[in-house]
Amino acid sequence: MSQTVDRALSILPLLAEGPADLGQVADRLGVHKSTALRLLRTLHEHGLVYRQSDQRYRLGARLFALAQEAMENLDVREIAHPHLVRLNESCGHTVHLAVYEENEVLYIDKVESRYPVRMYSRIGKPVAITVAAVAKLLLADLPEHERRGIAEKLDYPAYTSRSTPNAGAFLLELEKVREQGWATDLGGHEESINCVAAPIRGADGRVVAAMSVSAPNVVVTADELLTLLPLVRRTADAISGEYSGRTPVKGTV
Amino acid sequence: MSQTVDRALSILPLLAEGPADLGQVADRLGVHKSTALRLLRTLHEHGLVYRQSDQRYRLGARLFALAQEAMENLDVREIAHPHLVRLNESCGHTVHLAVYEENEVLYIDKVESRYPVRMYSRIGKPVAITVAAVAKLLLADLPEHERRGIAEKLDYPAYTSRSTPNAGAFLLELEKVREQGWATDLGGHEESINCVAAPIRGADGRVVAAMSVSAPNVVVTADELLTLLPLVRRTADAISGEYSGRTPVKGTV
DNA sequence: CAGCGGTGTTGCATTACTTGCAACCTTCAT
DNA sequence: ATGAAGGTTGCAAGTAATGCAACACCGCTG
Repeated sequence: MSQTVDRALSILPLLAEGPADLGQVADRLGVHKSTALRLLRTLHEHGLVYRQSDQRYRLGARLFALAQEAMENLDVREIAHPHLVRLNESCGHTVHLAVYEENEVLYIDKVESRYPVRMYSRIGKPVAITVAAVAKLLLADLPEHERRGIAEKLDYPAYTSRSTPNAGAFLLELEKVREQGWATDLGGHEESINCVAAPIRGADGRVVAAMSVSAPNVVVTADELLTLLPLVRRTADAISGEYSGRTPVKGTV
Repeated sequence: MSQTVDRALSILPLLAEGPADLGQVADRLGVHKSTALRLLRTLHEHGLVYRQSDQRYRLGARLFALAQEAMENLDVREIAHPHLVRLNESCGHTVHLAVYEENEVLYIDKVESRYPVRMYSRIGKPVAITVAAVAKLLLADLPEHERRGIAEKLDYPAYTSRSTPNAGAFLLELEKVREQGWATDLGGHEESINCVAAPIRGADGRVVAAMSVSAPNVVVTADELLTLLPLVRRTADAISGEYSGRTPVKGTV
Protein backbone atom coordinates (compact mmCIF):
# COMPACT_ATOMS: atom_id res chain seq x y z
CA MET A 1 0.00 0.00 0.00
CA SER A 2 2.73 2.42 0.91
CA GLN A 3 5.81 1.63 -1.10
CA THR A 4 8.33 3.40 1.07
CA VAL A 5 7.12 1.85 4.28
CA ASP A 6 6.77 -1.49 2.57
CA ARG A 7 10.40 -1.43 1.54
CA ALA A 8 11.56 -0.29 4.93
CA LEU A 9 9.69 -3.07 6.68
CA SER A 10 11.00 -5.65 4.27
CA ILE A 11 14.41 -4.94 5.71
CA LEU A 12 13.46 -6.32 9.10
CA PRO A 13 12.98 -10.02 8.23
CA LEU A 14 16.04 -9.73 6.06
CA LEU A 15 18.15 -8.58 9.00
CA ALA A 16 16.60 -11.18 11.26
CA GLU A 17 18.50 -13.76 9.24
CA GLY A 18 21.72 -12.14 10.29
CA PRO A 19 23.73 -8.95 9.98
CA ALA A 20 24.06 -7.43 6.52
CA ASP A 21 25.87 -4.48 5.01
CA LEU A 22 24.41 -1.66 2.97
CA GLY A 23 25.09 -3.26 -0.41
CA GLN A 24 23.43 -6.52 0.54
CA VAL A 25 20.34 -4.76 1.82
CA ALA A 26 20.09 -2.61 -1.30
CA ASP A 27 20.44 -5.65 -3.56
CA ARG A 28 17.85 -7.71 -1.81
CA LEU A 29 15.41 -4.82 -1.80
CA GLY A 30 16.11 -4.08 -5.43
CA VAL A 31 16.77 -0.39 -4.77
CA HIS A 32 19.69 1.97 -5.05
CA LYS A 33 22.23 2.01 -2.25
CA SER A 34 21.37 5.56 -1.30
CA THR A 35 17.73 4.62 -0.93
CA ALA A 36 18.58 1.68 1.27
CA LEU A 37 20.83 3.93 3.32
CA ARG A 38 18.04 6.38 4.03
CA LEU A 39 15.59 3.65 4.95
CA LEU A 40 18.12 2.08 7.27
CA ARG A 41 18.79 5.43 8.84
CA THR A 42 15.13 5.90 9.59
CA LEU A 43 14.87 2.44 11.09
CA HIS A 44 18.00 3.21 13.05
CA GLU A 45 16.55 6.39 14.51
CA HIS A 46 13.63 4.40 15.81
CA GLY A 47 16.02 1.89 17.32
CA LEU A 48 14.69 -1.00 15.30
CA VAL A 49 18.02 -1.40 13.60
CA TYR A 50 21.45 -1.28 15.11
CA ARG A 51 24.76 -0.64 13.52
CA GLN A 52 27.50 -2.83 14.84
CA SER A 53 31.14 -1.91 14.99
CA ASP A 54 31.95 -3.46 11.61
CA GLN A 55 29.33 -1.10 10.16
CA ARG A 56 26.92 -3.90 9.33
CA TYR A 57 23.30 -3.60 10.32
CA ARG A 58 21.33 -5.81 12.71
CA LEU A 59 17.99 -5.68 14.44
CA GLY A 60 18.12 -3.36 17.41
CA ALA A 61 17.12 -3.39 21.04
CA ARG A 62 13.94 -1.41 20.49
CA LEU A 63 12.53 -4.26 18.50
CA PHE A 64 13.10 -6.60 21.39
CA ALA A 65 11.39 -4.19 23.73
CA LEU A 66 8.42 -3.87 21.41
CA ALA A 67 8.20 -7.62 21.01
CA GLN A 68 8.14 -7.89 24.76
CA GLU A 69 5.22 -5.50 24.95
CA ALA A 70 3.44 -7.28 22.13
CA MET A 71 3.71 -10.46 24.15
CA GLU A 72 2.31 -8.87 27.23
CA ASN A 73 -0.68 -7.74 25.27
CA LEU A 74 -1.41 -11.36 24.49
CA ASP A 75 -2.95 -11.95 27.83
CA VAL A 76 -3.98 -15.53 27.13
CA ARG A 77 -0.38 -16.35 27.66
CA GLU A 78 -0.23 -14.81 31.08
CA ILE A 79 -3.33 -16.62 32.23
CA ALA A 80 -2.34 -19.92 30.73
CA HIS A 81 1.24 -20.08 31.90
CA PRO A 82 0.76 -21.37 35.44
CA HIS A 83 -1.62 -24.03 34.14
CA LEU A 84 0.93 -25.16 31.59
CA VAL A 85 3.58 -25.41 34.25
CA ARG A 86 1.32 -27.45 36.47
CA LEU A 87 0.50 -29.78 33.60
CA ASN A 88 4.17 -30.20 32.87
CA GLU A 89 4.82 -31.00 36.49
CA SER A 90 2.25 -33.73 36.51
CA CYS A 91 3.18 -35.43 33.23
CA GLY A 92 6.73 -34.31 32.56
CA HIS A 93 6.33 -33.73 28.82
CA THR A 94 6.76 -30.66 26.68
CA VAL A 95 3.73 -28.35 26.79
CA HIS A 96 3.01 -25.76 24.09
CA LEU A 97 0.63 -22.84 23.75
CA ALA A 98 -0.20 -21.47 20.30
CA VAL A 99 -2.38 -18.84 18.66
CA TYR A 100 -3.58 -18.21 15.12
CA GLU A 101 -2.84 -14.88 13.54
CA GLU A 102 -2.85 -13.80 9.93
CA ASN A 103 -2.60 -17.17 8.22
CA GLU A 104 -0.01 -18.40 10.65
CA VAL A 105 0.03 -20.41 13.81
CA LEU A 106 2.66 -19.33 16.33
CA TYR A 107 3.93 -20.88 19.50
CA ILE A 108 3.67 -18.22 22.17
CA ASP A 109 4.68 -20.27 25.17
CA LYS A 110 6.41 -23.49 25.99
CA VAL A 111 7.33 -25.48 29.04
CA GLU A 112 10.22 -27.85 28.42
CA SER A 113 10.03 -31.57 28.92
CA ARG A 114 11.72 -32.92 31.99
CA TYR A 115 12.91 -35.93 30.03
CA PRO A 116 16.37 -35.84 28.52
CA VAL A 117 15.04 -36.49 25.00
CA ARG A 118 13.28 -33.33 23.93
CA MET A 119 11.57 -32.18 20.81
CA TYR A 120 12.83 -29.12 19.05
CA SER A 121 10.64 -26.07 18.77
CA ARG A 122 10.93 -22.44 19.55
CA ILE A 123 8.66 -19.78 20.82
CA GLY A 124 7.73 -17.25 18.19
CA LYS A 125 8.31 -19.57 15.32
CA PRO A 126 5.46 -20.40 12.97
CA VAL A 127 4.44 -24.04 13.38
CA ALA A 128 3.96 -26.67 10.68
CA ILE A 129 0.42 -25.57 10.04
CA THR A 130 -0.77 -28.57 8.04
CA VAL A 131 0.11 -31.20 10.63
CA ALA A 132 0.46 -29.70 14.10
CA ALA A 133 -2.34 -30.62 16.48
CA VAL A 134 -2.67 -27.06 17.77
CA ALA A 135 -2.90 -25.71 14.22
CA LYS A 136 -5.75 -28.08 13.44
CA LEU A 137 -7.73 -26.81 16.40
CA LEU A 138 -7.15 -23.17 15.60
CA LEU A 139 -8.02 -23.51 11.94
CA ALA A 140 -10.98 -25.80 12.60
CA ASP A 141 -12.66 -22.97 14.46
CA LEU A 142 -12.55 -20.50 11.59
CA PRO A 143 -15.68 -19.92 9.51
CA GLU A 144 -16.06 -22.51 6.78
CA HIS A 145 -15.18 -20.31 3.80
CA GLU A 146 -12.10 -18.88 5.46
CA ARG A 147 -10.95 -22.35 6.41
CA ARG A 148 -11.36 -23.52 2.86
CA GLY A 149 -9.56 -20.47 1.50
CA ILE A 150 -6.58 -21.06 3.72
CA ALA A 151 -6.48 -24.81 3.15
CA GLU A 152 -6.31 -24.29 -0.58
CA LYS A 153 -3.50 -21.78 -0.39
CA LEU A 154 -1.27 -23.89 1.81
CA ASP A 155 1.60 -26.10 0.79
CA TYR A 156 1.47 -29.65 2.07
CA PRO A 157 5.05 -30.72 2.71
CA ALA A 158 5.47 -34.48 3.22
CA TYR A 159 7.44 -34.30 6.47
CA THR A 160 6.68 -37.98 7.03
CA SER A 161 4.50 -40.66 5.47
CA ARG A 162 1.74 -39.60 7.83
CA SER A 163 1.75 -35.89 7.00
CA THR A 164 -1.45 -34.38 5.73
CA PRO A 165 -1.14 -34.88 1.93
CA ASN A 166 -3.45 -32.21 0.46
CA ALA A 167 -6.18 -29.66 1.03
CA GLY A 168 -8.97 -32.20 0.80
CA ALA A 169 -7.56 -34.42 3.50
CA PHE A 170 -6.82 -31.38 5.61
CA LEU A 171 -10.35 -30.03 5.45
CA LEU A 172 -11.69 -33.46 6.34
CA GLU A 173 -9.36 -33.63 9.31
CA LEU A 174 -10.40 -30.14 10.41
CA GLU A 175 -14.03 -31.16 10.26
CA LYS A 176 -13.31 -34.15 12.47
CA VAL A 177 -11.31 -32.05 14.92
CA ARG A 178 -14.07 -29.48 15.03
CA GLU A 179 -16.60 -32.09 16.04
CA GLN A 180 -14.58 -33.95 18.60
CA GLY A 181 -13.11 -30.87 20.25
CA TRP A 182 -9.52 -32.08 20.42
CA ALA A 183 -6.74 -32.98 18.04
CA THR A 184 -3.65 -35.11 17.65
CA ASP A 185 -0.55 -35.23 15.55
CA LEU A 186 0.76 -38.77 15.45
CA GLY A 187 4.11 -38.68 13.69
CA GLY A 188 2.89 -36.25 11.07
CA HIS A 189 5.66 -33.74 11.58
CA GLU A 190 8.49 -35.87 12.86
CA GLU A 191 8.24 -39.61 12.60
CA SER A 192 8.88 -40.26 16.27
CA ILE A 193 6.91 -37.45 17.88
CA ASN A 194 3.26 -37.43 18.93
CA CYS A 195 1.07 -34.66 20.26
CA VAL A 196 -2.33 -34.31 21.92
CA ALA A 197 -3.99 -30.92 21.89
CA ALA A 198 -7.06 -29.15 23.24
CA PRO A 199 -8.63 -25.74 22.50
CA ILE A 200 -8.88 -22.73 24.78
CA ARG A 201 -12.06 -20.74 24.26
CA GLY A 202 -13.04 -17.17 25.03
CA ALA A 203 -16.30 -16.03 26.59
CA ASP A 204 -18.03 -16.20 23.21
CA GLY A 205 -17.01 -19.81 22.67
CA ARG A 206 -14.52 -19.03 19.92
CA VAL A 207 -11.13 -20.71 20.04
CA VAL A 208 -8.54 -18.13 21.07
CA ALA A 209 -5.59 -20.45 21.59
CA ALA A 210 -4.66 -24.10 21.67
CA MET A 211 -2.37 -26.10 23.90
CA SER A 212 -0.65 -29.41 23.39
CA VAL A 213 1.45 -32.05 25.09
CA SER A 214 4.20 -33.58 22.96
CA ALA A 215 6.45 -36.54 23.54
CA PRO A 216 8.74 -38.74 21.47
CA ASN A 217 8.01 -42.45 20.99
CA VAL A 218 11.08 -43.40 22.95
CA VAL A 219 9.54 -41.89 26.07
CA VAL A 220 5.90 -42.89 25.72
CA THR A 221 3.95 -44.62 22.98
CA ALA A 222 1.16 -42.82 21.17
CA ASP A 223 -1.39 -44.86 23.11
CA GLU A 224 0.10 -43.90 26.42
CA LEU A 225 0.16 -40.27 25.39
CA LEU A 226 -3.51 -40.47 24.50
CA THR A 227 -4.35 -41.45 28.06
CA LEU A 228 -3.35 -37.89 28.95
CA LEU A 229 -6.12 -36.49 26.80
CA PRO A 230 -8.61 -36.00 29.64
CA LEU A 231 -5.99 -34.16 31.68
CA VAL A 232 -5.06 -31.94 28.74
CA ARG A 233 -8.71 -31.14 28.09
CA ARG A 234 -9.34 -30.36 31.72
CA THR A 235 -6.36 -28.01 31.77
CA ALA A 236 -7.53 -26.28 28.61
CA ASP A 237 -11.00 -25.90 30.07
CA ALA A 238 -9.60 -24.43 33.25
CA ILE A 239 -7.69 -21.85 31.21
CA SER A 240 -10.80 -21.12 29.13
CA GLY A 241 -12.79 -20.57 32.29
CA GLU A 242 -10.27 -18.18 33.71
CA TYR A 243 -9.74 -16.38 30.42
CA SER A 244 -13.41 -15.75 29.89
CA GLY A 245 -13.64 -14.39 33.40
CA ARG A 246 -15.90 -17.17 34.66
CA THR A 247 -13.75 -18.68 37.35
CA PRO A 248 -11.91 -16.62 39.93
CA VAL A 249 -8.15 -17.14 39.98
CA LYS A 250 -8.62 -19.87 42.60
CA GLY A 251 -8.16 -23.05 40.58
CA THR A 252 -6.94 -25.99 42.61
CA VAL A 253 -5.56 -28.78 40.47
CA MET B 1 15.02 11.12 7.28
CA SER B 2 12.12 9.48 5.57
CA GLN B 3 8.89 11.07 6.62
CA THR B 4 6.55 8.28 5.60
CA VAL B 5 8.55 5.55 7.27
CA ASP B 6 9.10 7.77 10.26
CA ARG B 7 5.37 8.19 10.73
CA ALA B 8 4.70 4.51 10.22
CA LEU B 9 7.27 3.51 12.80
CA SER B 10 5.93 6.02 15.27
CA ILE B 11 2.78 3.98 15.33
CA LEU B 12 4.50 1.02 16.93
CA PRO B 13 5.39 2.51 20.32
CA LEU B 14 1.99 4.12 20.31
CA LEU B 15 0.29 0.76 19.96
CA ALA B 16 2.62 -0.72 22.52
CA GLU B 17 0.75 1.32 25.10
CA GLY B 18 -2.38 -0.55 24.23
CA PRO B 19 -4.86 -1.12 21.40
CA ALA B 20 -6.08 1.94 19.55
CA ASP B 21 -8.54 2.65 16.77
CA LEU B 22 -7.94 4.46 13.52
CA GLY B 23 -9.02 7.85 14.79
CA GLN B 24 -6.77 7.74 17.80
CA VAL B 25 -3.79 6.75 15.72
CA ALA B 26 -4.45 9.51 13.21
CA ASP B 27 -4.79 12.11 15.96
CA ARG B 28 -1.61 11.17 17.72
CA LEU B 29 0.32 11.14 14.48
CA GLY B 30 -1.20 14.43 13.44
CA VAL B 31 -2.26 13.14 10.06
CA HIS B 32 -5.49 12.56 8.22
CA LYS B 33 -7.41 9.37 8.95
CA SER B 34 -6.89 8.06 5.46
CA THR B 35 -3.16 8.48 5.80
CA ALA B 36 -3.12 6.64 9.09
CA LEU B 37 -5.23 3.92 7.52
CA ARG B 38 -2.74 3.33 4.74
CA LEU B 39 0.20 3.25 7.09
CA LEU B 40 -1.57 0.80 9.35
CA ARG B 41 -2.43 -1.36 6.39
CA THR B 42 1.20 -1.57 5.39
CA LEU B 43 2.25 -2.46 8.91
CA HIS B 44 -0.54 -4.98 8.95
CA GLU B 45 0.65 -6.66 5.76
CA HIS B 46 4.01 -7.18 7.37
CA GLY B 47 2.39 -8.64 10.43
CA LEU B 48 3.76 -6.00 12.77
CA VAL B 49 0.28 -4.85 13.56
CA TYR B 50 -2.78 -6.95 14.19
CA ARG B 51 -6.37 -6.04 13.89
CA GLN B 52 -8.42 -7.47 16.68
CA SER B 53 -12.06 -8.41 16.40
CA ASP B 54 -13.30 -5.00 17.57
CA GLN B 55 -11.38 -3.47 14.66
CA ARG B 56 -8.85 -1.84 16.91
CA TYR B 57 -5.19 -2.25 16.18
CA ARG B 58 -2.52 -3.72 18.39
CA LEU B 59 1.05 -5.00 17.95
CA GLY B 60 1.26 -8.24 16.02
CA ALA B 61 2.84 -11.53 16.91
CA ARG B 62 5.22 -11.31 13.98
CA LEU B 63 7.20 -8.75 15.94
CA PHE B 64 7.85 -11.41 18.47
CA ALA B 65 8.84 -13.93 15.84
CA LEU B 66 11.28 -11.46 14.34
CA ALA B 67 12.93 -10.70 17.65
CA GLN B 68 13.17 -14.37 18.44
CA GLU B 69 14.77 -15.18 15.11
CA ALA B 70 17.23 -12.35 15.46
CA MET B 71 18.25 -13.63 18.89
CA GLU B 72 18.93 -17.08 17.51
CA ASN B 73 21.06 -15.80 14.71
CA LEU B 74 23.06 -13.58 16.98
CA ASP B 75 26.57 -14.77 17.32
CA VAL B 76 28.34 -13.58 20.45
CA ARG B 77 31.64 -14.67 19.07
CA GLU B 78 31.36 -12.59 15.96
CA ILE B 79 30.46 -9.50 17.90
CA ALA B 80 32.98 -10.06 20.64
CA HIS B 81 35.98 -10.90 18.50
CA PRO B 82 37.13 -7.40 17.52
CA HIS B 83 36.83 -6.32 21.16
CA LEU B 84 38.91 -9.25 22.30
CA VAL B 85 41.57 -8.43 19.75
CA ARG B 86 41.65 -4.82 20.87
CA LEU B 87 41.99 -5.88 24.48
CA ASN B 88 44.81 -8.20 23.57
CA GLU B 89 46.54 -5.42 21.71
CA SER B 90 46.42 -3.17 24.72
CA CYS B 91 47.54 -5.65 27.36
CA GLY B 92 49.26 -8.40 25.42
CA HIS B 93 47.87 -11.33 27.39
CA THR B 94 45.75 -14.28 26.36
CA VAL B 95 42.05 -13.41 26.06
CA HIS B 96 39.30 -16.04 26.20
CA LEU B 97 35.60 -16.09 25.47
CA ALA B 98 33.43 -18.83 26.92
CA VAL B 99 29.79 -19.91 27.04
CA TYR B 100 27.78 -22.31 29.18
CA GLU B 101 26.00 -25.17 27.49
CA GLU B 102 24.55 -28.42 28.79
CA ASN B 103 26.42 -28.58 32.09
CA GLU B 104 29.67 -27.56 30.47
CA VAL B 105 31.60 -24.38 29.95
CA LEU B 106 33.31 -24.13 26.57
CA TYR B 107 35.90 -21.78 25.18
CA ILE B 108 34.51 -20.46 21.92
CA ASP B 109 37.18 -17.92 21.09
CA LYS B 110 40.72 -17.07 22.02
CA VAL B 111 43.30 -14.44 21.19
CA GLU B 112 46.82 -15.64 21.90
CA SER B 113 49.20 -13.89 24.23
CA ARG B 114 51.95 -11.90 22.61
CA TYR B 115 54.38 -13.04 25.28
CA PRO B 116 56.53 -16.07 24.58
CA VAL B 117 55.25 -17.95 27.62
CA ARG B 118 51.67 -18.93 26.89
CA MET B 119 49.03 -20.85 28.69
CA TYR B 120 47.56 -23.93 27.08
CA SER B 121 43.92 -24.05 26.12
CA ARG B 122 41.92 -24.94 23.09
CA ILE B 123 38.80 -23.50 21.49
CA GLY B 124 35.89 -25.90 21.82
CA LYS B 125 37.37 -27.69 24.76
CA PRO B 126 35.44 -27.83 28.04
CA VAL B 127 37.12 -25.73 30.71
CA ALA B 128 37.94 -26.75 34.27
CA ILE B 129 34.48 -25.83 35.46
CA THR B 130 35.15 -25.76 39.19
CA VAL B 131 38.02 -23.30 39.07
CA ALA B 132 38.00 -21.24 35.84
CA ALA B 133 37.00 -17.61 36.31
CA VAL B 134 34.71 -17.65 33.29
CA ALA B 135 32.96 -20.78 34.55
CA LYS B 136 32.24 -19.10 37.86
CA LEU B 137 30.56 -16.19 36.12
CA LEU B 138 28.47 -18.36 33.87
CA LEU B 139 27.30 -20.67 36.63
CA ALA B 140 26.72 -17.83 39.07
CA ASP B 141 24.01 -16.48 36.78
CA LEU B 142 21.93 -19.65 36.73
CA PRO B 143 18.84 -19.88 38.92
CA GLU B 144 19.67 -20.92 42.46
CA HIS B 145 18.30 -24.46 42.33
CA GLU B 146 19.98 -25.26 39.05
CA ARG B 147 23.27 -23.89 40.32
CA ARG B 148 23.02 -26.06 43.40
CA GLY B 149 22.09 -29.12 41.33
CA ILE B 150 25.12 -28.73 39.13
CA ALA B 151 27.50 -27.95 41.98
CA GLU B 152 26.53 -31.12 43.74
CA LYS B 153 27.02 -33.30 40.70
CA LEU B 154 30.48 -32.02 39.87
CA ASP B 155 33.82 -33.55 40.72
CA TYR B 156 36.29 -31.28 42.44
CA PRO B 157 39.73 -32.28 41.20
CA ALA B 158 42.60 -30.83 43.28
CA TYR B 159 44.55 -29.36 40.40
CA THR B 160 46.52 -27.25 42.87
CA SER B 161 46.36 -26.43 46.55
CA ARG B 162 44.13 -23.51 45.70
CA SER B 163 41.55 -25.42 43.65
CA THR B 164 37.95 -25.27 44.80
CA PRO B 165 37.74 -28.22 47.21
CA ASN B 166 34.00 -29.09 47.26
CA ALA B 167 30.44 -28.10 46.41
CA GLY B 168 29.99 -25.98 49.50
CA ALA B 169 33.03 -23.85 48.80
CA PHE B 170 32.03 -23.58 45.15
CA LEU B 171 28.53 -22.34 45.89
CA LEU B 172 29.93 -19.79 48.28
CA GLU B 173 32.35 -18.60 45.63
CA LEU B 174 29.54 -18.38 43.08
CA GLU B 175 27.51 -16.26 45.46
CA LYS B 176 30.42 -13.87 45.85
CA VAL B 177 31.02 -13.71 42.11
CA ARG B 178 27.34 -13.07 41.51
CA GLU B 179 27.40 -10.09 43.81
CA GLN B 180 30.61 -8.48 42.68
CA GLY B 181 30.01 -9.00 38.97
CA TRP B 182 33.46 -10.30 38.13
CA ALA B 183 35.62 -13.31 38.93
CA THR B 184 39.19 -14.49 39.24
CA ASP B 185 41.11 -17.71 39.20
CA LEU B 186 44.37 -17.25 41.09
CA GLY B 187 46.39 -20.40 40.58
CA GLY B 188 43.39 -22.66 41.00
CA HIS B 189 43.92 -24.56 37.77
CA GLU B 190 47.63 -24.33 37.24
CA GLU B 191 49.85 -23.11 40.02
CA SER B 192 51.47 -20.36 38.01
CA ILE B 193 48.53 -18.99 36.05
CA ASN B 194 46.04 -16.29 37.04
CA CYS B 195 42.87 -15.05 35.33
CA VAL B 196 40.49 -12.09 35.61
CA ALA B 197 37.06 -12.42 34.04
CA ALA B 198 33.90 -10.37 33.40
CA PRO B 199 30.41 -11.29 32.20
CA ILE B 200 28.73 -10.40 28.91
CA ARG B 201 25.00 -9.87 29.22
CA GLY B 202 22.12 -9.96 26.72
CA ALA B 203 19.28 -7.47 26.39
CA ASP B 204 17.43 -9.17 29.23
CA GLY B 205 20.37 -8.88 31.62
CA ARG B 206 21.18 -12.57 31.65
CA VAL B 207 24.79 -13.64 31.25
CA VAL B 208 25.27 -15.07 27.77
CA ALA B 209 29.04 -15.39 27.78
CA ALA B 210 32.11 -14.56 29.82
CA MET B 211 35.54 -13.31 28.89
CA SER B 212 38.85 -13.45 30.69
CA VAL B 213 42.44 -12.32 30.56
CA SER B 214 45.01 -14.90 31.65
CA ALA B 215 48.71 -14.63 32.31
CA PRO B 216 51.38 -16.71 33.99
CA ASN B 217 53.18 -15.46 37.12
CA VAL B 218 56.42 -15.20 35.26
CA VAL B 219 54.98 -12.44 33.10
CA VAL B 220 52.88 -10.50 35.59
CA THR B 221 52.03 -11.06 39.23
CA ALA B 222 48.45 -11.65 40.30
CA ASP B 223 48.31 -8.11 41.67
CA GLU B 224 49.46 -6.64 38.42
CA LEU B 225 46.91 -8.68 36.55
CA LEU B 226 44.17 -7.40 38.81
CA THR B 227 44.91 -3.85 37.76
CA LEU B 228 43.50 -4.86 34.39
CA LEU B 229 40.11 -5.59 35.91
CA PRO B 230 38.52 -2.23 35.00
CA LEU B 231 39.66 -2.62 31.42
CA VAL B 232 38.31 -6.16 31.21
CA ARG B 233 34.99 -5.07 32.63
CA ARG B 234 34.74 -2.14 30.26
CA THR B 235 35.41 -4.42 27.33
CA ALA B 236 32.79 -6.89 28.50
CA ASP B 237 30.28 -4.08 28.92
CA ALA B 238 31.01 -2.80 25.43
CA ILE B 239 30.35 -6.26 24.03
CA SER B 240 27.16 -6.53 26.08
CA GLY B 241 25.97 -3.22 24.71
CA GLU B 242 26.61 -4.22 21.17
CA TYR B 243 25.19 -7.70 21.61
CA SER B 244 21.93 -6.37 22.92
CA GLY B 245 21.83 -3.69 20.24
CA ARG B 246 21.66 -0.86 22.71
CA THR B 247 24.43 1.65 22.08
CA PRO B 248 23.23 4.50 19.93
CA VAL B 249 26.21 5.08 17.63
CA LYS B 250 24.88 8.48 16.72
CA GLY B 251 26.32 10.73 14.04
CA THR B 252 28.58 9.69 11.23
CA VAL B 253 31.04 6.98 12.14
C1' DC C 1 53.72 5.90 -1.50
C1' DA C 2 50.68 6.15 -5.17
C1' DG C 3 47.13 4.04 -7.31
C1' DC C 4 43.09 1.09 -7.01
C1' DG C 5 38.71 -1.34 -5.85
C1' DG C 6 35.22 -1.65 -2.64
C1' DT C 7 31.93 0.68 0.37
C1' DG C 8 29.47 4.35 2.45
C1' DT C 9 27.76 9.22 1.93
C1' DT C 10 25.87 13.69 -0.07
C1' DG C 11 23.50 17.24 -3.39
C1' DC C 12 20.35 17.63 -6.80
C1' DA C 13 16.82 17.27 -10.63
C1' DT C 14 13.03 14.40 -11.75
C1' DT C 15 8.84 12.30 -11.10
C1' DA C 16 6.57 8.72 -8.54
C1' DC C 17 4.44 8.50 -4.35
C1' DT C 18 2.09 10.11 -0.52
C1' DT C 19 -1.28 13.22 1.18
C1' DG C 20 -5.71 15.40 2.46
C1' DC C 21 -10.09 16.13 0.89
C1' DA C 22 -14.74 14.94 0.19
C1' DA C 23 -17.93 11.67 -0.88
C1' DC C 24 -19.35 7.04 0.16
C1' DC C 25 -20.13 2.97 2.89
C1' DT C 26 -21.13 0.15 7.06
C1' DT C 27 -22.57 -0.45 11.57
C1' DC C 28 -24.88 0.56 15.52
C1' DA C 29 -28.07 3.23 18.55
C1' DT C 30 -32.01 5.92 19.00
C1' DA D 1 -36.31 4.64 9.91
C1' DT D 2 -32.88 7.89 10.68
C1' DG D 3 -28.69 9.77 12.00
C1' DA D 4 -24.17 9.68 13.85
C1' DA D 5 -19.53 7.71 14.16
C1' DG D 6 -16.01 5.50 12.38
C1' DG D 7 -13.91 3.21 8.34
C1' DT D 8 -12.88 3.16 3.25
C1' DT D 9 -12.01 4.74 -1.59
C1' DG D 10 -10.89 7.79 -5.86
C1' DC D 11 -8.66 11.68 -7.17
C1' DA D 12 -5.95 15.96 -8.00
C1' DA D 13 -2.04 18.49 -6.13
C1' DG D 14 2.42 18.91 -4.76
C1' DT D 15 5.55 17.12 -1.44
C1' DA D 16 8.89 14.00 -0.52
C1' DA D 17 11.32 9.73 -2.06
C1' DT D 18 14.23 8.15 -5.77
C1' DG D 19 18.39 7.21 -8.65
C1' DC D 20 22.21 9.25 -10.41
C1' DA D 21 26.76 10.77 -10.33
C1' DA D 22 30.35 12.66 -7.93
C1' DC D 23 32.77 12.48 -3.66
C1' DA D 24 34.96 10.64 0.60
C1' DC D 25 36.99 6.97 2.96
C1' DC D 26 39.05 3.01 4.01
C1' DG D 27 42.30 -1.13 3.33
C1' DC D 28 45.18 -3.33 -0.37
C1' DT D 29 48.78 -4.19 -3.49
C1' DG D 30 52.33 -3.35 -6.59
